[in-house]
Amino acid sequence: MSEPSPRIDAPFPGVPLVAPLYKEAKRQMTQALTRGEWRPGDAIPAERRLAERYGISIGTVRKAIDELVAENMLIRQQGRGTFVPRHNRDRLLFYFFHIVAEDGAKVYPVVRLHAFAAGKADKLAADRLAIALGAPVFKIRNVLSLSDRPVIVDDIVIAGARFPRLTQRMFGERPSTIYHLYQTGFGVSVVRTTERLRATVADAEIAALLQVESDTPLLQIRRVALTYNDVPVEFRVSRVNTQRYEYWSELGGS
Amino acid sequence: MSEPSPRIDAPFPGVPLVAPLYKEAKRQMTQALTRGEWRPGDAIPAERRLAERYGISIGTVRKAIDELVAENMLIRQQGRGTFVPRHNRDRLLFYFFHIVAEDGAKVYPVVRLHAFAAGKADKLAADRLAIALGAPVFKIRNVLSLSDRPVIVDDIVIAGARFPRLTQRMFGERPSTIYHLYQTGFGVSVVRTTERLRATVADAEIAALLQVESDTPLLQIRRVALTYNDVPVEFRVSRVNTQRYEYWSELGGS
DNA sequence: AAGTGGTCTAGACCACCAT
DNA sequence: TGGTGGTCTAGACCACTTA
Repeated sequence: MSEPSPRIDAPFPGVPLVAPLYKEAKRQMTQALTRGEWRPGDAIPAERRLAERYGISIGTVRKAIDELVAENMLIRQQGRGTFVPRHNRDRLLFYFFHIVAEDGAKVYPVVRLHAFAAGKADKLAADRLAIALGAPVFKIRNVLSLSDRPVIVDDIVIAGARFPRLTQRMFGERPSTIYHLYQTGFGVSVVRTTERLRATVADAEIAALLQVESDTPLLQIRRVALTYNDVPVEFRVSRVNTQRYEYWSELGGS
Repeated sequence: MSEPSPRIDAPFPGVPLVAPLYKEAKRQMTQALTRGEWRPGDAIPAERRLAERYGISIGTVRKAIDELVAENMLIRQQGRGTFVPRHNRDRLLFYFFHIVAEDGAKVYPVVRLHAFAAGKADKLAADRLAIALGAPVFKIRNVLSLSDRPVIVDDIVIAGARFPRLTQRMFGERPSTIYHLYQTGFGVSVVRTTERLRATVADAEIAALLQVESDTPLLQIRRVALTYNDVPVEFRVSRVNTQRYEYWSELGGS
């Protein structure tokens, strides 16, 4: 590599653990993404060029890219190139939207901005976003409709420091998804989420928004969205009316 | 390969689409697993030997194994070999048990068999198990406790044809998990699951088992467990008291 | 036709594990 | 010490896309 091979802390002295070249290449490529050298929608340099740049063989470059592709940080397209993914509706639906109809069909949600406010981080949000308690945040409430029926209420919290000068107006101009807005407006690319689910009941406010009776059981989803290097950028509480729709999960395997 | 390279149906005549050698190797290795040539706990032949057997280079064998490992059908151990996974408690907890405490900690569930009966497949189970309506099935109800409190009620349906001569006694002898019983008793290895979640409320019967009041909101999980080649082998409805525990999901990324 | 990623080879050498 | 998987090379050739 162009830089000297880094040594991982050896569990015992005298054990010269050297990071594999492909791991180091992967680290450098992740950095190129993080610092914006390669931007969403761009093709990254061809594999042969990366092999030259890093002074390694093409097979080793491919192994690094393989892992980045598996982690959804790059997209390969044969004959065209390798690209930095851009957040659009299809990507959202495929990777980040887990609600499906009873027959398994995925439907594009129609999003309506219901509330937007600046505020301070409470304990839970500060914890999940790894920011200080009371730090400035934006709070957004969206109501999502599926097939013209309100089904989901999203309460989103994001750090003010990461989204400077965010205004309510930007949501109206938004062409597709909020993750697209994060990416194009603030250079924040969501690459992964973790979610925790539990059953709750609708309070009066949520019930009204979802047009159900109070005490209707709802699925509550608490999501943390992460960007490169597992840095949290969004905390979201969703409440889903699972009368006609369900949460889909495919785990413990491929 | 030892067999002629298979041709995938060409979308248009004159387009000679040949399956890559590593895909064909992967198919043959999956077959070796399916028909029991390689059995749980066994090491499969060394990569160099597989390369000879299939008449391909070692790098191509490795690519096939890479994919099987990514799909949890094999486990690599450097210096020792590549193994067919055996279902034990740790594997269950890591891959197939998605309930965690509020602090994220995983706890081994203590399983108590509550009911066992032979019966006929209803519409839903027949559909999910891809068997005929009314086909013979076994129905099992388990109550799972976490830290000495009942938290989950599992209603399991499996096809009688696939688990011949299953008896209630076998559950008492069971050393670890029901997937271990499937594997050691009937040669059925669960490799993957798909789950659909929704919010429900406890009926009187479930409420009693979970020691909660009726109408307590519960998380309902409908799981289909699959073996090799995505063949369904178990349909399970879980009802989870999410007062102290949550469902954990990590999707849309690595 | 030129450029891209995808497949495949035939090695070499290393790290790790069991004996 | 011998066998295993893990890394890495320097190519060749193929499939696909774009111009």
